[in-house]
Amino acid sequence: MARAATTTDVFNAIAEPRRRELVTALADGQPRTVNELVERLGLAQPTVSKHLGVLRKVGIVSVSKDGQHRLYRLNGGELKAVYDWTKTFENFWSHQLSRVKERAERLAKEQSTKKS
Amino acid sequence: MARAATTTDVFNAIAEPRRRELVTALADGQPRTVNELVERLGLAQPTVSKHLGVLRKVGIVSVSKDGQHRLYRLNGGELKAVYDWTKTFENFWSHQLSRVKERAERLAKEQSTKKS
DNA sequence: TTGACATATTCCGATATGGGAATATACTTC
DNA sequence: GAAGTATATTCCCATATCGGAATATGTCAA
Repeated sequence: MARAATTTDVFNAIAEPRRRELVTALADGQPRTVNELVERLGLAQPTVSKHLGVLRKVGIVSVSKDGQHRLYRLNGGELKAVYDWTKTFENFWSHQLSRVKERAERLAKEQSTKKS
Repeated sequence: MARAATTTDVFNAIAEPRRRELVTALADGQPRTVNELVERLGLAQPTVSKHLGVLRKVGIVSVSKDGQHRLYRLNGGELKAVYDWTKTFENFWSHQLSRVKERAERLAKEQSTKKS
């Protein structure tokens, strides 16, 4: 088995930095044209189209036709899965470092209590 | 150019589901042995060692020797980067859907105001 | 030392990537 | 319909992957 397809997952899709830039460029909720994104990121048009294709397949962006343009719009809700997963580890950074150790020690004590 | 190395980035490192499972298995802050993780995830030992290697290179986990065992411990703070990035898009899901449209429309109005 | 256990590393093969170049498709305007 | 613009698709290549199998390394215990 090789590496999972970039279109498998939101996690895989946003692993690529240019794709993250694209998402960021759409962060204000306003739809953008492929060419606008090309200029914004300074990449070749086919490159942008391909990256948008990945984001589209995963559902992070959606397209609508507007004459000879395509309007790409961010579907930010798809990123919630990643947010939720990382939020699980919030205690590792939010309540000072000591808090992490504290928690680990408390859990360790609970463990040994159960055992005895 | 091919796909970026999994060890390039936290984003790349956590794109792989087994790696996310490993991180989750260490979420309580307690260090674990490779074998404990092998049993926990039901994967082959070399597979686990390799995945842990990736997580280690990126800094998500750290190791310490304990006799013939290695204790892997989560370095959850490394996930903050991902958390922070996704948090940027919070408005897409936290304040009802309507809020997103509202925001987009408001920004659009500001734009057209500037233009006129 | 020998053997058992814990972990890491190497080699392999099938697979998907991302960029560049070229080309196809589609719409618009003349 | 022809030319021009916007976007998507295809082909190619160098590269890195993940898992499996085999093996290496390191540590403990007798």
